[in-house]
Amino acid sequence: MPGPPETIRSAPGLGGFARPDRAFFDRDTEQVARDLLGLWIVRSSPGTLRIARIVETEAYLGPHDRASHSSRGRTPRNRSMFGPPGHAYVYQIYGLHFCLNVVTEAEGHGSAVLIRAVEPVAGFPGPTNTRGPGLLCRALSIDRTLDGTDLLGEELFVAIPDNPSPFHIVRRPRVGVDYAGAWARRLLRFYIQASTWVSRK
DNA sequence: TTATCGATGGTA
DNA sequence: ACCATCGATAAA
Repeated sequence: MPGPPETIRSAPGLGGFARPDRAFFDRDTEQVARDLLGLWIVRSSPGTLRIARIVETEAYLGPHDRASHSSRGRTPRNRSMFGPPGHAYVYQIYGLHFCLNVVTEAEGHGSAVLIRAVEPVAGFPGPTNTRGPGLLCRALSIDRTLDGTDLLGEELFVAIPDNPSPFHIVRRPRVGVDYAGAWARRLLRFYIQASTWVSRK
């Protein structure tokens, strides 16, 4: 079956892109976190199309990972983290900011990749700070209404640019999870070494 | 440069 | 009482 006729397949002036399939997300979470680097996150809403390049991610492995929201069990807030892969888990933090995750592995697993920073590519009205999980959600108009959204859909989706530039990946401990004991020291944060759009180096 | 703190509100 | 943040301010 072909996709719906309104499916977005290219970005004017930027060349084309492909779409990952469901299986891309139904893989080892650490691997997905690495493979998301350099890909695009695309936000399309009536009258606007914003494109940003993913430059920083963190892997949250599942209920056994003490830093992961899923380690506290299923709740109304985190239910989409236990949902099918390739969907969004969006939560609010400190009452002020939203954070975007990409759900990974099989339904029920409770793992996801946090998108921590992106580089504006197209469609932003002016200079926009997208260095940080809360800031990028603000820049892309992402809030809890997008929780559970299929990232293979049209509103918010992942794209694979046709001509990606090469990069080196840096591994670091995750940010803001000191409470997680030994899990806080695991190298589950990934970013593009040369990028100036990383939240902190 | 690092350290600290207030904003702000859902969640458990 | 926390908290996968951010921006401002102060100290050094």
